[in-house]
Amino acid sequence: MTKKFALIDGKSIFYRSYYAMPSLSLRDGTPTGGVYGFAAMALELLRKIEPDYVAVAWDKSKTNIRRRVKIYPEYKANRHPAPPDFYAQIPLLKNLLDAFGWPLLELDDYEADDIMGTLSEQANKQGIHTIMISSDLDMLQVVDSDTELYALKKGLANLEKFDVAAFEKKYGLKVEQFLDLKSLKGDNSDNIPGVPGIGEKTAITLLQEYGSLEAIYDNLDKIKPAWRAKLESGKDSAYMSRELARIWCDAPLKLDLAAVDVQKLDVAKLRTELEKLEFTSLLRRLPEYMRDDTVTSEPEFEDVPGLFFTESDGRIIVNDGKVLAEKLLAEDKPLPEIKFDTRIAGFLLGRVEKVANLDQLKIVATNQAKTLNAMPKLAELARELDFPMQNLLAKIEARGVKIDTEILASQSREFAKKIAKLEQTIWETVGYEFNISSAPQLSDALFRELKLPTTGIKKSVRGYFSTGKAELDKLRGQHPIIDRITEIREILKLKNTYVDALPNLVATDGKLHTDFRQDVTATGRLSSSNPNLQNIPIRTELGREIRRAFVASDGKVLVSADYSQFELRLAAALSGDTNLIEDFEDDRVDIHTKTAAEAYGVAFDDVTPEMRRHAKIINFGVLYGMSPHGLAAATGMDFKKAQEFIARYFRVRQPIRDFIDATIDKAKTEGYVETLFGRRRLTPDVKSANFVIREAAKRAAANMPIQGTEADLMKMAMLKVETAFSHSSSSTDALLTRRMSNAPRSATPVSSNNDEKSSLDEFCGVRAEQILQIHDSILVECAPADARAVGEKLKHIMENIHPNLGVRLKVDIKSGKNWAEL
DNA sequence: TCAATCACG
DNA sequence: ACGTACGTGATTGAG
Repeated sequence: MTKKFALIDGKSIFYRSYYAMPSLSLRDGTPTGGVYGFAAMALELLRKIEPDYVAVAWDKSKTNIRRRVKIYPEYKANRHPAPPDFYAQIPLLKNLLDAFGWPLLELDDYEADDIMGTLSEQANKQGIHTIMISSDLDMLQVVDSDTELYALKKGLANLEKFDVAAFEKKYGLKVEQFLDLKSLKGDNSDNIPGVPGIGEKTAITLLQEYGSLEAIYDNLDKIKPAWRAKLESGKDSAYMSRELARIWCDAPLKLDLAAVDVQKLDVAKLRTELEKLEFTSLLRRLPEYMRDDTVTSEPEFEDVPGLFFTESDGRIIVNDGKVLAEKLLAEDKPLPEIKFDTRIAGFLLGRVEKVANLDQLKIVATNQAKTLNAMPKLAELARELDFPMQNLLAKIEARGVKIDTEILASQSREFAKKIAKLEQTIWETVGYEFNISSAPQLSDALFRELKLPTTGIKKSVRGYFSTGKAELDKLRGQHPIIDRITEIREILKLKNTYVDALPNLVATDGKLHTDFRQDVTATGRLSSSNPNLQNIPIRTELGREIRRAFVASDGKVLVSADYSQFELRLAAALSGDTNLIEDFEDDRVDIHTKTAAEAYGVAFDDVTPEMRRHAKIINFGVLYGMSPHGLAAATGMDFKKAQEFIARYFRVRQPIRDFIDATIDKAKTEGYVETLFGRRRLTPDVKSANFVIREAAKRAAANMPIQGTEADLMKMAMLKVETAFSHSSSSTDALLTRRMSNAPRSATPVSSNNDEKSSLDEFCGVRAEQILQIHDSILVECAPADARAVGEKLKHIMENIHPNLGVRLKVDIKSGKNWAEL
């Protein structure tokens, strides 16, 4: 077997990793993004190429280019220095290479390219095959039958052989002509001048015609005058450029095979290094032979949720109070007030704290409390909202939602029939049977077998044409199979994700008990899982049917309370858009029609359905930083129209534009953004060198204060609702129940232990239990006779949850026997 | 384990 | 020069 020698262009790979990775960092703030990308590439290299030898070539700083500078003093003169956090990572990279046992080769006067070329030549002479890994095309100069070039494809951990055939097809040139191409067209990044006035197009045409730089100059008389003149005056520059760009394979180096042997790899050392760098995902991805199961490097217990201690004054400090509350509820014991929750506090502070025992709990709590108090608002938010929510969430989860499994079973049978029928039709149309759920198989069926047009269709990362909904929409009308696929997709999704999955999670009490968590989302919203009850279908008719299976407990009804246009109202309030705030004053006015009238400059009554549709899309889109491209895709307008419409919209909503800009500004200068109540989101990526990451981070930053303030207000509402509708002592409950059964009306006054002002409303001791929260709505259960009173009280509490908000809030109430009726 | 897809606010 | 809306979670196929 021919041995393989992998030669890595260290700085070029590291540079690319640095710009491609989001700004990872250690807990102490040391940046690690570039090192992470390099490590991911290194593991992929070992897995995919299985080299026998590895070395890393590195450009020695300062002195390394003297030889080329002698030829051309301006060589690389226009390089921008890399940012400081790039250099900060280099020592970490060197440690990592040491752990791999891969030597770092650097040399005065020679660049990494030269080192690679030299070693490659020496290796080839010994019958060793060379694989060069670089993101720099310059290495093409030394590619031949014994020497390959690999580059990083999308995703960094994805090494791909540079496709020489593709290069030759694209340029119509042989790789051997690469150097001459560069000497003609130059290279701006290295400040190689080439022939002034000759660009890539011309250079290619000339090389295709004459073959080489020499041949071009031998045949100047045959070349058209415009080019000839430039070539003549740029002749010296062309030949000089070639020497600048040429890789010198004469570096004073001797290949030492023992020093580059991969057998030197010390697995334990590498694991330790990766742990030190906190690259846990990479540790999990280590190749089989590097796994050392006999040695577990991680301690068994790093975090104990529910761990608590009681201070002398009876208050409780806990690590994840929800776990403790669940235990107590199961034992039918009262829940204590939680004074401090280290898990929640850590999350609010943007940290991950490990709490393994009581001593650590005390230390962590003390430190966190100190930090929180230094951000006054955040401490209050923790104390008033997130800590108290832990007990409430435990209660809500314990109550659960009743499910009628009979309904789901019958829906499952119905859906199965429809799926079988559609599947048959699709197979017949395509001409063979295949798995419609497999994206690549479906892509083959559509674009290879049926030959549907692929223009404008996106490709998946794996290289086939995407079959996602957005792409199928573009094909609608082209072929009847598209509608059949859309249909079967919907039914498959509903059946697999809900109809068939939910019954398996129903507990012995006939109810679903979801897991609500406060330490998952970046904005402060709750997350729901096992099952996720925040994404039960509603948008399509068929999907909505699933909600019929969500029923009220025996003898109860469901009442829902939904905030109307919550986020848009908050955007109005946070930005101080008095115009929009006024529009929301009168809740009979349709906000989308109003927006359309203002943006299009027409009378309210002259708004067409089309105009309203556009306004509705932009009203939602603006909260997420929608681009003209996005608006065009969503509305069907062309790009220019979309651009104009956005401009017109922001002329009417200037305060919102200003608010977004100010928020992004804050993200840049402060490093975080926050909600009205001080909940924070850290925003390191708004300074990313990577365009895609940076722009996405800006949109996320602009959205957070709105989505997060919504989350804050919802938590306030839930806590208040709980107090208003619950009566803590069970004797009161029993008393109330007896009175209720005697009196059909719910007006029986009972004492209430909540801290509300004693308005008549609060004395209407109706009972209700919250069972779900879905971001802008609350679902409760109550006695049928109380439904109206419960609804009114919910509406009152929620609409007045924060009277100084600056905008009117509106809550819609509905009730019914099952969730579909609401 | 990851990518693709799609359910919700 | 790049890709195109924010925030989630579940299921499936594929390597």
